[in-house]
Amino acid sequence: MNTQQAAKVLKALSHPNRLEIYLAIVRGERRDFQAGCECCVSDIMARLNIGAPTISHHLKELVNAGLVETERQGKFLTARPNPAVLEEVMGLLSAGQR
Amino acid sequence: MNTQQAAKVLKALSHPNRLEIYLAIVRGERRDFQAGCECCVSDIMARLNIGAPTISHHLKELVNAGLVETERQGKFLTARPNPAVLEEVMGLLSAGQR
DNA sequence: TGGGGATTTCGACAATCGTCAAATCGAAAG
DNA sequence: CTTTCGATTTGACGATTGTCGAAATCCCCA
Repeated sequence: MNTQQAAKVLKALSHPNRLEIYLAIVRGERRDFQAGCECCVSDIMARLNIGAPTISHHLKELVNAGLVETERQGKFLTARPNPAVLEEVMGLLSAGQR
Repeated sequence: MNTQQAAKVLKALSHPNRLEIYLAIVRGERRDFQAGCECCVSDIMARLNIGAPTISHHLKELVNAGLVETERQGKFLTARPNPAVLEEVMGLLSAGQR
């Protein structure tokens, strides 16, 4: 994990709405996969006050940074976090290691 | 630490050059405060390839986010990290807690 | 008190970003 | 097949950002 990659991950989390989306995904995961958890775009759209295209756009950035993975289930799109990427960034940040 | 504040901290670290500046400060701190450590603007300017005004601007954002504290020592400006802020953000991120 | 180096402020500019509306796609339901 | 519903793409627009050069400011030192 070099600085460029870390900056990319941090940038993906640097906008309030995008951070909220990420946290919604993390919390959705915590609830152990029940149907109706906040994993799909329409649920997130109901919580935040932004349109579906914007959420789709943000979600793509989170995926592109490696922070979350998505999976299509019929009409819906579910997302789950990928903790490994975040851990690497946090390691770089706290220790200043290369 | 709410989401807005966390996003502000993450935004401060979301640009490659600014992240590099922050890491230089963290690593400088590690070297136990020797004169000549990479704590002041001109040292950082030598390592990265950007002008002094830009570094000054970036540094102000890091201070504004609470990530570093600065202190004027004669002509120079020294900076040291404030680990508490980063820890709060990391807690919010990894646990998804509010 | 004046010179000079370090930092900051001020404008300016191109580039990027966040958001939306409209159109489109894809899958399920009728 | 047609409708419906969720998600995506496209294009556009205002707002923000990163960077620079020039000028100003700060502060040591002779």
